[in-house]
Amino acid sequence: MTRMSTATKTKVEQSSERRDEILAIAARLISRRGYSATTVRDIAEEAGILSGSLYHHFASKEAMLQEILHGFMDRLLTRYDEIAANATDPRAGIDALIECAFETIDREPAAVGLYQNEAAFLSTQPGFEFLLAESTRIEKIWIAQLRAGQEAGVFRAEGDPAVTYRFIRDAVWATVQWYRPGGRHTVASMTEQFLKLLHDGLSTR
Amino acid sequence: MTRMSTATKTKVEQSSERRDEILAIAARLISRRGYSATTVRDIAEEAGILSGSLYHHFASKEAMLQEILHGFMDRLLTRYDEIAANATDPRAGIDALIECAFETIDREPAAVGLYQNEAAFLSTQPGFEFLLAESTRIEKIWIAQLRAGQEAGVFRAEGDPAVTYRFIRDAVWATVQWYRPGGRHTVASMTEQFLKLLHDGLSTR
Amino acid sequence: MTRMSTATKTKVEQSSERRDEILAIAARLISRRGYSATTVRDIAEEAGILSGSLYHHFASKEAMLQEILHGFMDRLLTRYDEIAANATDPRAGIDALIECAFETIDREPAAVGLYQNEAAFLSTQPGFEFLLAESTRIEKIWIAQLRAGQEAGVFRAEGDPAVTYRFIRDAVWATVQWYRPGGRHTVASMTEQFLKLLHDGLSTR
Amino acid sequence: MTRMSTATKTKVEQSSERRDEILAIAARLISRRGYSATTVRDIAEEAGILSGSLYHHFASKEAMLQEILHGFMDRLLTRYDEIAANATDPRAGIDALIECAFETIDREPAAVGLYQNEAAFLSTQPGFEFLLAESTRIEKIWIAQLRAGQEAGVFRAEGDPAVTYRFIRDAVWATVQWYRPGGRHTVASMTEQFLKLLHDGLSTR
DNA sequence: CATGAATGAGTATTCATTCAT
DNA sequence: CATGAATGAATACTCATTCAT
Repeated sequence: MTRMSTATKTKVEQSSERRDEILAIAARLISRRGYSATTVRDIAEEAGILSGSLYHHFASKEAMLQEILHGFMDRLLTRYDEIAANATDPRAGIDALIECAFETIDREPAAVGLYQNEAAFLSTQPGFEFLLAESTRIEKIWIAQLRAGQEAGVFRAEGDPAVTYRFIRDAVWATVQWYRPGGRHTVASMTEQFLKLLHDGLSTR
Repeated sequence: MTRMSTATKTKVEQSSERRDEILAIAARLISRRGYSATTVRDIAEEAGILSGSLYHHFASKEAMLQEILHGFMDRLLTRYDEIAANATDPRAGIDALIECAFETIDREPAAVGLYQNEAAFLSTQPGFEFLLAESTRIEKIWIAQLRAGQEAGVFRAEGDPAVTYRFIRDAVWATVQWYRPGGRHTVASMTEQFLKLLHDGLSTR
Repeated sequence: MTRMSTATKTKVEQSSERRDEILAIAARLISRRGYSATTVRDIAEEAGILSGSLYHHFASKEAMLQEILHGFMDRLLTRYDEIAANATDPRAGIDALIECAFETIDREPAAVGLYQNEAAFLSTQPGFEFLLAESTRIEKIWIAQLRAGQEAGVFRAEGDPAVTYRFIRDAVWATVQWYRPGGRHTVASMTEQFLKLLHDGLSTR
Repeated sequence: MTRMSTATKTKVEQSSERRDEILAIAARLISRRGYSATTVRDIAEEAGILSGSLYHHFASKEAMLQEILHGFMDRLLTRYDEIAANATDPRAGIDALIECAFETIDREPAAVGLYQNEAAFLSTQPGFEFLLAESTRIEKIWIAQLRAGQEAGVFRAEGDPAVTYRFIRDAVWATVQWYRPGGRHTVASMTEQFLKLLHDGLSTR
């Protein structure tokens, strides 16, 4: 992973429609083939320009990746914060977080898929420290709801909330790999089936 | 270092200890950085030889990847087949499949991690058709157990077994990203906590 | 430096001056050392750029070779067709074909030399089928003249025209190995001496 | 072209059946694909051994090439010397040289083909000075016969014998590319047709 | 804003050769 | 004599990036 040149860093801020279009293309391609396997030429081609012209919009390939991920996590955290602030009880809170995740998968599958494939490695790389910071904040929001539910007696007391959180998180986010908007499943049906399984369990009593 | 099971030892490429060592190194590196981002030089260096010398053992970088994945899936399918054949009832069957998955994560985390990151894209690539074929066979084994449980009345009837399978599969396999053998959690504790959550659900009644 | 005839300028790859320059350099080097022994670095160095920069102009080393050979054969066939169409009698036709060959050797010795050394093997390789196709068309043009001459009684009837053609062809083209423009011999003197030997024979009567 | 190691040069002399077999294989492959394009592994494979084992017989790939070419030219020169010594008159001398060439093509087509493709470039390379030396001796033998024929009045006086020699030489040797022993043509028929064309010419009078 | 030519560092792969066994 | 593992230098090719136009 190459280091960013500081000289061109001021570009990052000037948002425009063209930039967003290109970022969406980049996210889509990277989510499919992976960051290393996606070339700057692939992205440019899809955008209908030459690869060199991309550098008029972005300082580097890595800068595009950062912008995609930062935007994605910021939006997600904003929604999660809102949910946590408005949650009337832990059960409703958890359900809302889960529904929000499914909605996010539906709304921006490319960013979700990209995050899933690349985040683990990237969070150890310079320039991507924000990934760890923001995912830790997210984890705290979830665990707070889980712990509150345990204390309120609505969630079982036995499980380690951190582990429970990860089971939930991974089961939900991973659906981006097979859930296709407009297909057999909808956000509502996915959410419903997941919540039923999560809360009531697989087994009858 | 993983050794190949005798079941798959009949491959065209006769396995030697050196080959297995190199494959284990390759699997470890690729599972961390991704296939494209892992260079044959990285692998060779870790094996203590020059990159060109790898080609004495393997035809190509891609051939290494195929061998790792094929070996992994073959071993897994063998175990799953055995479990399905010996399962006394659906509940025991599902539990054994889950335990087997956690054991596999414990035994060969590199192959599991690699599979998770790369399989989705690779299965569309020529030379990796076996990925789809074998994962379909695996899916069938799981769904058969789930459906049998529904019919026997021990599993809730509402959920689509295919969807339930995917929730379970992703939650379990994804633990390879954070489960560390020798750490706080063990195969037994992970299995136990997951089974409890899965069967009884998160909520109290 | 050879320039492409307008007849072949309608290729997919739009020719630019830079491309033509590089192709001429490549043809020269390959004609001397052979295709395998000529590296893309050799070609790039001679062109004053780095080897990687060649790929801005050409898809591969092989693509350069194809373009050189295709261009050469197209130009040659065009001239031969014209000669055959305008030939007043077989003797004049054969003489014009021979003169044309010597002129071609004089005008583009690199392409001729390259063709001579590589065509035999290349014509069996995928992507070079046009070599066989075009050389067959050329052979037909020559043999038609030879046969017409035999029938008209101006050429001896004994010889197999196909064999005679090959004797002529090889004697003429091979001169590219030792004929040097600007040296002792000229196109005119070479043509003259060859025609005399061919038509009247070596022996006095 | 790498330089030969003097340390292993003593090997060159110990001839054996196995060596000759391998040299024949090498000559065949190199005559088809060219020296650079023929790998030492290709040769070894065809000989049924591993590439490293070749170095038990030969000091290097280049040493094999030298031995093939040296042997070929030595044999040819020996025959030519004999012919020149026994020639009763120039016409018989030239005819015998030509017949000898066709016989050589028939007997060792691989060496002839190899020589034709590689000699021009190789003769400028260190270690292959003998090519120029021997081919010059050969040229002298031919030219002597041609000049003697001119002086005796049996060959036309107009042509430059050096040029005539080259026309003959190239037409004859090049037949190795298309003459197939056991096919339509024989050494005798090729010789006959060539001699008729050469001496009497193509045109009737 | 975009092009097109170029860079320079890197990538996978090849190959002649060596050498301990 | 032959193997098999390794070397080291070279090979074709890729790719993020730069920059004059």
